[in-house]
Amino acid sequence: MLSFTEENYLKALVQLTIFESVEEVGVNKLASNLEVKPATVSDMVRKLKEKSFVNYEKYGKISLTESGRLEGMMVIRRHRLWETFLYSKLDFSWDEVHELAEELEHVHSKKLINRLDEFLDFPAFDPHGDAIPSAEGEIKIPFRKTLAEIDLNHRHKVIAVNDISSEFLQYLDRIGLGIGDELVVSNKEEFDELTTVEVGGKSMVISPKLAENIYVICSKCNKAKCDCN
Amino acid sequence: MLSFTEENYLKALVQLTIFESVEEVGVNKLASNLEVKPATVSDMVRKLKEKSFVNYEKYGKISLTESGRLEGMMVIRRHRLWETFLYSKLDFSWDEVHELAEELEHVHSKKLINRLDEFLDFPAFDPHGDAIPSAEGEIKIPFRKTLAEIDLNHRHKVIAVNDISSEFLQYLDRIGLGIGDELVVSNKEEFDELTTVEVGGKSMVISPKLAENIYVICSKCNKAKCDCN
DNA sequence: TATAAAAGTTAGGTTAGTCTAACAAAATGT
DNA sequence: ACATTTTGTTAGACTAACCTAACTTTTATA
Repeated sequence: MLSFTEENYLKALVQLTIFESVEEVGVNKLASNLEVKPATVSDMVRKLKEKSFVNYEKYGKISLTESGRLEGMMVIRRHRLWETFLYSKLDFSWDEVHELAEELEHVHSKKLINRLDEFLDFPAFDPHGDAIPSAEGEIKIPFRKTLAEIDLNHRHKVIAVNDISSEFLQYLDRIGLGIGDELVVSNKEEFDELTTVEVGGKSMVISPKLAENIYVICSKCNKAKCDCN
Repeated sequence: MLSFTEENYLKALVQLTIFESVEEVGVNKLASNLEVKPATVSDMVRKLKEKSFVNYEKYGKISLTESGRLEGMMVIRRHRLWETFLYSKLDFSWDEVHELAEELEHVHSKKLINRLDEFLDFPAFDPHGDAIPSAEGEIKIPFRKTLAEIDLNHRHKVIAVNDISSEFLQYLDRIGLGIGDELVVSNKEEFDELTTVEVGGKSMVISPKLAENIYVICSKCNKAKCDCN
């Protein structure tokens, strides 16, 4: 059985490779993601290689094996299902669920997590709009665009956010933007890169930093790689 | 914040003292309860004393301080609420919930556990019939009698079991006895101590060992220390 | 292409929680 | 009341996960 720590390493590796569409990642990057020192990662990666969860050669890059990918995906599945539970059954807010799920995700029971999935009626997305991996470790990552990338006057829907820090989520709540909201970009200012969006009949101005952290899909096609324009 | 291990020590201490109505417990007994060696307990108890969770002097007995009692109770509260959740919301059976709750009980969030309590509609008892401590660490331990102790022809209700091993629970299921069942003892055989009980119109013979592990209360008074006979 | 910077490794140390083995204190039983 | 058994302690060692400091390899750049 994997330790708490090993699971966190595999989860981070899934996030840094699969979710970023890259094959491999370096020791330093993984270390800073996990908030430990590179020396610690060096050791741990050797251990994970012994257990066949990663491919690795000294001074090389780290990539996940199939079993490593699966284990990492399972942690993310558990995390996102618990988040959904906390949000939809226990009335926690959008920005509170992440921390709690960090603890709950380490409870190992396939049966528990599958029952939870059923209890929640097989949700496809968590409260942040991220897709929940299936029991087989499959995930449909929608090809997402950020609010910064989309065309003017084209209806889009907010489906996820990139930065899940609670300050960020609280900021979104404060300005009145949330998952599921429909919007159109009515103006993009060349000079200072400010984006004006119309949402729910109101107009708001959004900074480039914020726009880059909000994922949207085309409302018409229901995908990001939209072909309707 | 308490570690996983420290919490388990405090939980065990509550079980071995408060739930047994004794003041204090020895190192060996605690060690065997936790399935570690006495040497390990010796060390750990020193640490818990430093943190003011227990009273202890070298070669003496261990007792809980008020804060130790409270922390231990909170672990038990979490354990029993999670058991109730698994049983009543996720359809786990009586004998499966214990193990899973052993992991879930270590998720620390007062808010989570209070929300869960509310979601479950403030249950008073867990699926094994044990009382759930309040958020303040209070527990009403019903003065329970075992099936071995009650009078003939006096209606009682099964409220809890002492041995929560899954073999025991499965055995109960198999013979068709469960929490909440109403029964009367129709005969107690002096010679071999076999007890005959009538439950749901059927008659069954119960060994002394089994009878000692089943807690009942008087159906009429709704307490064990019943005054109606 | 030589060298500086960045990335990664190794050696040795720390802490929490466990162990075994040897010892010390307390309780028990003639 | 003394010997034996039970109970508890101490010392020394191990593992997992972390650290720092010093070193080595790779990469990038002048």
